[in-house]
Amino acid sequence: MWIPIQLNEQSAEPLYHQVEVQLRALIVSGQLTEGTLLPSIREFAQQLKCSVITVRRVYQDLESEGLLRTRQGTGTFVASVGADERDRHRLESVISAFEIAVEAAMRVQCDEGEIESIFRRVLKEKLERGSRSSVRNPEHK
Amino acid sequence: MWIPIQLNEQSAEPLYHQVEVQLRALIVSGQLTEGTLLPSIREFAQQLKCSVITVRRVYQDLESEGLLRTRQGTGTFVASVGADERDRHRLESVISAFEIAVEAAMRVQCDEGEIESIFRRVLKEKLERGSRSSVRNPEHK
Amino acid sequence: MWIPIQLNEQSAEPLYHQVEVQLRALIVSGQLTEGTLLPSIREFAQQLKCSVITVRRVYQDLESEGLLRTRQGTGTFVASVGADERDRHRLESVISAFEIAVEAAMRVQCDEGEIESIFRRVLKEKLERGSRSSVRNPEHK
Amino acid sequence: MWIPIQLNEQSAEPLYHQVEVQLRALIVSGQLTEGTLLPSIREFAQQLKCSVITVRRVYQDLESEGLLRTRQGTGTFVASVGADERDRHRLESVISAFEIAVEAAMRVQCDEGEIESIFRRVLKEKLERGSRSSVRNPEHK
DNA sequence: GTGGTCTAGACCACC
DNA sequence: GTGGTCTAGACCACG
Repeated sequence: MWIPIQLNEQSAEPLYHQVEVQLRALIVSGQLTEGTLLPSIREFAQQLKCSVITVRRVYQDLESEGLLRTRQGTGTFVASVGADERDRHRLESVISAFEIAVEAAMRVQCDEGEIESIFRRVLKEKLERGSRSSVRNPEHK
Repeated sequence: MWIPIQLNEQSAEPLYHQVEVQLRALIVSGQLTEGTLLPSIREFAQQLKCSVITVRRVYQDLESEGLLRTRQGTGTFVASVGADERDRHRLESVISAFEIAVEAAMRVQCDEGEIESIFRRVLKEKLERGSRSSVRNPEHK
Repeated sequence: MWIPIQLNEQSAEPLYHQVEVQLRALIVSGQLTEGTLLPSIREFAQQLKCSVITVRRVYQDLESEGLLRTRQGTGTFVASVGADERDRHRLESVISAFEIAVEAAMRVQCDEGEIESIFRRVLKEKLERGSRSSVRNPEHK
Repeated sequence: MWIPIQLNEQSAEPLYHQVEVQLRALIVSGQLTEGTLLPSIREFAQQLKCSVITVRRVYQDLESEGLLRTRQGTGTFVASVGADERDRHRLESVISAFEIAVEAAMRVQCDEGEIESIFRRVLKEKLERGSRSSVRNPEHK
């Protein structure tokens, strides 16, 4: 099974974290439905061109969040998450990203109008590029 | 001299990075004007309750960005930055944060309306709380 | 033939182990008497909704413990176990579980009184719920 | 710094899990107080004669439970846990172990009197051996 | 000095 | 075949 995940080798963001973010998004947005059998850690590692350990960690982390369920000898599945909890996850990730953005704007003394105009500009740009996957900026240094 | 910087010990974001982001914001937003003498490394470290190494790194990084200038035996000053470059810095940080936010939204299949509504909600909330400093979400793990 | 066994898919405890523990309990407590013919491997696997391999392992393990006996082409029977050996099995499982419990209590510095009070509370609760099957806590991670 | 942890090489219980259980017990029982700096992962690995990865995992798991806090470049500390939450953790571990024990007893048809007598016997035995550390029984096979 | 990530591979347990 | 544990070691980032 093929999972659409894009890694950015350039980014300082850890591999496992990039995968987690995207896989979590696929689940909470309903693109991967409850009960779906994910690729085995070995398969997935091959697809992502990374170590099995990295995949293992992703599966483990998401399992501890309750988004995945894994049974030894069987495989790893998308867990049954309540619709409400799924929505909570979904909203939270977006809200938190916007909070960071608005705070960044306020730190440099943008007024409401300026923030709105930047938001519109970015939104328009992204929507035009459609679902084209984009390269993330390296975070830290 | 007192520099308004808030560190969040809980966050996984490195200390030096938190300081850099906030200090950069103070400079490019004009809250720290050209020529201003910053606290000595030791003083600043004391204020922030962190290691001098951390402060030294911040000063070095911002100096290499051209935002600070260090005079041996005198101290570290806010550099003279062209208005255009200042604006570039200022815009860039905000735009990049909004790009991340919009991408996060698109990853979980938000449509344009939903993104707008979340943006408005967050913006309103933040504006109401004024410049009250808020706790950042940990970035990575 | 119907064997009352409850599997907990959520638990990290291996399937075969859950089955073994419960089947062993049924035998040494006399609820399955000597000579009883157990379901065929396929039947049992169907009932438990698990793999035949799992059931085969259970039968093998319990046979090597002397609790079951397999006749080629006939099926698997509850073996004749001496009353003393049956009692030994029966006691051992309970004692070992209580040893683990008491050790857990002592590790977190419970004194004798506290241990007793917790024991009473749990015992009372379980007795009230009768023989209602309950969900097991995952052991490891 | 020395942390009293006993590993049982014989047990089928994973190393990391043995360490987790005991370290968790030390924290929630108040034997390691808030703010205590734990040994570095390298030091601890040396003490336990295991890989640094194993220690890392322990620290990470307990951090995600909120019992530890770790800062890169600084070390790993016992987190500030509310007294109530600490007590909850403490009780839960003991209660859960006793539930397993009582269920094991009920599965083999012990009556109330028999359960009590076994409990007393085990408790007395363990108390006599005092705080002498004891070897755990291998769990599964 | 610290912790954080990742590799390549081994061996075991489960289904 | 699957996942689970563990090793030994590398390299980077933080203070």
